[in-house]
Amino acid sequence: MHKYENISAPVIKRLPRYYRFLGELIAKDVTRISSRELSDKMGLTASQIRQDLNCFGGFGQQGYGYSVQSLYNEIGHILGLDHLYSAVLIGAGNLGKAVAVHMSFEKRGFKLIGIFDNDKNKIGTTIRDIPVTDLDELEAFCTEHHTDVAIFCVPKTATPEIAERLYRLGVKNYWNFSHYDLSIHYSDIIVENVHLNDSLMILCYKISDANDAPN
Amino acid sequence: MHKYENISAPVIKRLPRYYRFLGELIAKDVTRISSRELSDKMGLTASQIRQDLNCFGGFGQQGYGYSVQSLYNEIGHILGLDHLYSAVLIGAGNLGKAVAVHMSFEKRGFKLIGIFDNDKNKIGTTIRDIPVTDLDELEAFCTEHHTDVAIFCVPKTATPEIAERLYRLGVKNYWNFSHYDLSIHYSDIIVENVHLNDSLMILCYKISDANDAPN
DNA sequence: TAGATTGTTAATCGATTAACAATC
DNA sequence: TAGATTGTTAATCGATTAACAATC
Repeated sequence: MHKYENISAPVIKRLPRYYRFLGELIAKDVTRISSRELSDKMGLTASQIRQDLNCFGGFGQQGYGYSVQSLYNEIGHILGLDHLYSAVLIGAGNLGKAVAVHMSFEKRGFKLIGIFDNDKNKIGTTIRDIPVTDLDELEAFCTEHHTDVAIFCVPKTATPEIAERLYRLGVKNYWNFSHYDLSIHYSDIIVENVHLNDSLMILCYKISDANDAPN
Repeated sequence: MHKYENISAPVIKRLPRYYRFLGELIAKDVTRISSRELSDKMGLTASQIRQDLNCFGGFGQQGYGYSVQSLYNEIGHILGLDHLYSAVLIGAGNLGKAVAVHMSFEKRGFKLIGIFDNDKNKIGTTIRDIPVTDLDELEAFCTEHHTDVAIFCVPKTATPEIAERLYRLGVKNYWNFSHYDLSIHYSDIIVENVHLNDSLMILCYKISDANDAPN
């Protein structure tokens, strides 16, 4: 019972990038673009762009191309950015704070409604006008306020226990910055991982691969 | 002139995850593991694990499996974690500060040697014992201290100009948190992107796709 | 109408899975 | 030796690219 059936992960991963490039074109007052022109800008093939878009519908017009604004709107809609899912942030350390302050949640379909930590020094302070609340009050909070998503910015040792509590509260969508594989333990959840350590190691690989003498 | 030739991106992306799971097995004093057992733990096929590892060499032993510790060491070596690439961080805002404080650079093959910003209020403060330096001094610093990598934690509007300066200084490896596509403008560079906005939108897509009624 | 460019089918390419001989 | 499990080749599956008829 999915909105779009059989969309492959590579296609989904490219959508935000299309959205970004189209946003930049709008800022430059470009009103129309062909798959060919867009492919040149993005370093893709025109064929791939047309294939990707046609997973969701025919947004172009033969002989003309695509209307930048309406394609932008369509992709925003496909991504679900016209929602406002309520999210709680778990962990108000450096990373959690950066995520809370740095992200434009509202433009990405989310609303940050609570921040939790177990550090007594942090509890009571506010981040972006949202008070940092004692993690002990998580159950009370999520019972009172409908919560769609949890954002994990806690060390991996703390993650399983908190995940279990959230799961029992019915919160089953996670944006996971923790170095812990949530999807291994639950099957009916939605997880999007941001593994900064993995990313840094991939950079290390790329540099080493390009520079080290074969051995 | 690469150390490993023809290794596909999907394989490389799985390496850090193998490394992490093996590290956890070591912590649990597990000394040997078969591709079958590891595949169960990680949610992959045993075949894929063997294929992946055999891109780099035969690390197992027929009838026995793999030594956890030596496979861990091998993957660490493949990733290049035994290097210590010097890195400068550009941008000491919330995100830059979180990256500086949060990451164990030394365990991932890097050493953070400088932090730069153009905000007078930040210049002179220290993060992790590293002073925040005026961005104007970037050229002087990189000339004096060999610099392998730049970490971009600046807004996308600031990115192109700083990238140009770093490129001219010979710094061509980037860990890019900025919402800007560096690889479009230079070809002889190495970029690893962390696009948090893209990640958040993908989460939004997954939730919306699973929950919205088809229309 | 003629030119341009899409939507879509077919061909190719690459990645994953299956199978099994080699061998510890 | 017998059992287990690898390394590797072959088969399948999926994603990307190419081609072109449809059509604006």
